[in-house]
Amino acid sequence: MTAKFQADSNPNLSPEYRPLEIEREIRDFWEKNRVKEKLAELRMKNNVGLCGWVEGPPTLNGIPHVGHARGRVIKDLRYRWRSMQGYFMPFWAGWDCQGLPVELEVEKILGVKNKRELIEKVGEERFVEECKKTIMRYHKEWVEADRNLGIFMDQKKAYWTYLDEYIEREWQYLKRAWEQGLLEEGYYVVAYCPGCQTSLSSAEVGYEGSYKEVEDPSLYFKFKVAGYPDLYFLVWTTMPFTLVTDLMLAVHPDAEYAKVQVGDEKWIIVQQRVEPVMQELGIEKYTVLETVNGKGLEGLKYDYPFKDLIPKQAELDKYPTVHTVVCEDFVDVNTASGVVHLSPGNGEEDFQAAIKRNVPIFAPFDDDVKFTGEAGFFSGVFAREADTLVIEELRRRGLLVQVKTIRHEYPTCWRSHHRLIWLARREYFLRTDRINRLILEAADKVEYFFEPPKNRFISFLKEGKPWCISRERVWGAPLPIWVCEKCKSKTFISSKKELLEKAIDKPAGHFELHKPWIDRIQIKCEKCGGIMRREPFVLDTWHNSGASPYARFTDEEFQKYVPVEFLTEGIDQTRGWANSLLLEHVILTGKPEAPYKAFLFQGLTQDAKGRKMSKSLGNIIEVNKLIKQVSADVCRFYMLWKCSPIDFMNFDLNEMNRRPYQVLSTLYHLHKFFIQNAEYDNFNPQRHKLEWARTNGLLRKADMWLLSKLQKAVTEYTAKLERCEFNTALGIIEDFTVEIISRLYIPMIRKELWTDDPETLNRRLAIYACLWHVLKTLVLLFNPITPFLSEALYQKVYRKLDPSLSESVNFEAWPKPDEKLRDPKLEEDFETLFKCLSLVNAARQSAKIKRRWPLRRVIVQAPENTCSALQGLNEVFLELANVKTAEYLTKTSENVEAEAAFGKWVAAAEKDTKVYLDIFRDEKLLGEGLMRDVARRIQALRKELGYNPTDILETVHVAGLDLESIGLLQPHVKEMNELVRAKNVQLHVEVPRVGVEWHEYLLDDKKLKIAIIK
RNA sequence: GGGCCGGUAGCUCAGCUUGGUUGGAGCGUUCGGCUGAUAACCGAAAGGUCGCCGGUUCAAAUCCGGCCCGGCCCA
Repeated sequence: MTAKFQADSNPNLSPEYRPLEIEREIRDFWEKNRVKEKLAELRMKNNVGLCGWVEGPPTLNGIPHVGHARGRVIKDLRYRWRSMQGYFMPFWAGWDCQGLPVELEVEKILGVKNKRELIEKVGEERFVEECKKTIMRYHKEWVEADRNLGIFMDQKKAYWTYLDEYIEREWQYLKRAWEQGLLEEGYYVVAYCPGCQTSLSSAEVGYEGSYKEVEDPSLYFKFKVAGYPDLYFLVWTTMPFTLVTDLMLAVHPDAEYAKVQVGDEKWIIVQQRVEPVMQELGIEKYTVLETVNGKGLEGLKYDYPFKDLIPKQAELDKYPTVHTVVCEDFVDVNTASGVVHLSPGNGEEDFQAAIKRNVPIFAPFDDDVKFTGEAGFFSGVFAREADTLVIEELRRRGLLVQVKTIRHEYPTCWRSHHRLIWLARREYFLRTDRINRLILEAADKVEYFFEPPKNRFISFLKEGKPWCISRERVWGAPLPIWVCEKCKSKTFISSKKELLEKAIDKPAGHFELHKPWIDRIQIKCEKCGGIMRREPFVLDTWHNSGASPYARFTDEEFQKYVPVEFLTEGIDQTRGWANSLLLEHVILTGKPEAPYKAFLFQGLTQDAKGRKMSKSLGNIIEVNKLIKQVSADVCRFYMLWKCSPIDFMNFDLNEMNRRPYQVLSTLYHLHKFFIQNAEYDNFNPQRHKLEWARTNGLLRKADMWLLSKLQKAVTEYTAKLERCEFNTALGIIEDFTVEIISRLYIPMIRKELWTDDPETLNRRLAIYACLWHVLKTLVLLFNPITPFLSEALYQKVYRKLDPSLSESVNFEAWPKPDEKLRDPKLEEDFETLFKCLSLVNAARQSAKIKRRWPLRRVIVQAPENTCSALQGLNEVFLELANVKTAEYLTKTSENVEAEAAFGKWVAAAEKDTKVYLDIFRDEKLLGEGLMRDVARRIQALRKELGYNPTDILETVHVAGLDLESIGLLQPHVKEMNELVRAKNVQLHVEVPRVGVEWHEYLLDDKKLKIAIIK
């Protein structure tokens, strides 16, 4: 027998909770029995409804880490939970395959520095092949991670965003936009790296370490107001070259601006900055003449100084708004002069300000960021090198006020470390700004579960910017627009079939909807007969993944599942996938409708110290490495339990192995305890059902209490899952497992189980029926969280005892609360009982009387309702307090008070409740207490020697006792026999020869020797 | 620079919407006890200027204003 086979086939629970072993076994069990597939088939055929869902595809450019795991665990929770509720959910995988992140990863692997080098050295064709190889490599890692974590996602039905069929369906979104006039060519300001000759995504600009301290000129200059001989605006910049593309000045509409007399001139500066600016410029003599509101300056024309150098600027000057003052809220009145010059060709805010006013964009740059012929005098000069030229020209014209050097943080390219330049380039965009009202209406109807992420998402959407969807890259879905060389007319192609039909030369050999193949297709212009070539762009990868609701399904499935019921992704996806899904869906349908009814944004996951996980810090925890060492169940439980899903989570392995481990371990051992006893008594779950116990009057208060508590837990737990409050939901089943069952219920019934008396067999069977019901329900509640443990317990306890059960715990139905079993009054009474017991314990402690030692009496003095509650639970109270009788008084007993003063009683009190324990012990009580002390040591030895609790021992010898002790023990020997499951127990003063080893224990400072003969 | 989120015991977090006895839980620590399902458990103890300042109020962790620190997003 191989070790593996043993593990596979072990039908019993091992003595210790060994999660890694269980999980290995259950993974095999699921795979051998096709449980995942069967679950999907079952719910597809037989369901109470559909839960639409679409996978937010992970980008295959890296290895899954715990942050990814957190999201996948939440998704899997949702899937298993909804499945148990009877819904069918298309829990199908999906992979984001294209885009800059993948390209960069591949460039790194190929060892090329930038796009130009890539095209020259590698070529597009081979590059695309490398991209495909790379994503397949990472794909393996992700599938492995899902397997390790127990994610029941269907990998066979995965979608891939790079496949032709997917891209074709993605194009349908664009086609709708094209038809509605929402897809346009235009200029757009992007961060551009002159070294790599490509625009950078905003994410890249924000990359760690991309901000560097650099030196720039700090320049004050003036622009003369047209028509006034001596009136100037004072302006500050750190990028003098942008004066070449200057088109407007901006002031804050609500700020007060001062006209300041400086020498013979009057300067306009925001009032609050007059003093500091003058100080900075070293000007001591100046006078504020008057102030004017920012709005009052609007429309003022200024003399753009370089009209002679830049003919195009002279031309632009004729536009009404060009070279005038405009009002903008983004103007910062706390720095410099509070007057900002705007270069729509070189700044995003500037650009937006221009678009708003229909001011043309002036961006005379080539791919090297050198000025083109349109920039006249500056033609051929690299932008940043024009800085000194501009300063010189300002000086010559007497417009330079001051030039200094400033050190400040400035973004650089994270790869080549060139300083980035913002400039307007020809791009394609979706004019989502025109349908912003629909988008906001759609977003407003979505359930977000928590306010902060909702506000964040809505306020982002309110910005309502056009969406630039073109990228000058290679590995992406191509933009299907062809332009005629001759007449410049454009045509939109919406399928592969259409494209191949219209192609002038049919492609020979391999063809796919990617560069470079698609670029080789030329089309004849229908208008003028000229040749049409494709616009060389690929699409933003967010557009690619945002197309998934339509692109990953068939038309029929799309109708059925979209809008989907629920999605969840990281909070970073507000401006990512959540956004692109929404925009594309509104474009496609034309309706104010999101493709999701609910969206849970998760907080990101950080390391134990709260630092972002990053390669440079080396603190990334990879899922596959992690799950080799730690339990997937414990990990899943921990991730959901530690904090709210919207919180940032600091992932701490030590923390994970404390309480979360303990909770699962307790659940495991509860089952160990249950099955050990139940099997011993031949419990038959099909015959001894809860109903049987109930109708035969075999249930007692403790059982009724437990059942009542269970109903409450089921109700509250389900409600919290519904609200995505996973952490508090888990708090409920944690408490139910550890406190309610383990700490409170089990001690109440333990003694009843510890006997083989046939007279009380039915009572024991009733307890098993109760435990079966409660624990099995609990296992179902745990299943979406800890599927491995739940399945293991289901197989090795429930299915073992009742083979008629379903093949897998996943096929079971979600528990529903049974209101008949609720009894709030009983729950309250038990609360009272527990409080009182804790007082008894405290009293015992103060008198140094062990819990095991029985006492004669307890008196509780408390208000009426407390007393009646305890009275009703008298039996349980006596058992747990380990006293023979109890009295409940509503009034102070002077008698007892007096006796207590003499030390006959020991007391403990809290609020209005006081307990008195009679500490006098006669021989009988002393003997019983001692017997239990000794029995305890014998039990310890039994365990040490490896006997099962059910084994019957032949003889137990106890030696080292004095005669007095033996005398005390003698009357209780029979009881001790039962307690330690031995045929006889023999007591000795001296240590006789018995033929087996003696073991020594300390009992209250006395040496006790025990030997066991089996 | 702007927006959002957070700051409560050594650690992780509740409590704040709707102000009201001495501000909680779990973990950790110390002492004592218990334990034949448990890596558990029970009793007790130590441990807090509820980030800081001001305001409203009879009363503020809670409401309001300002500031400091940390994080995220945007510029």
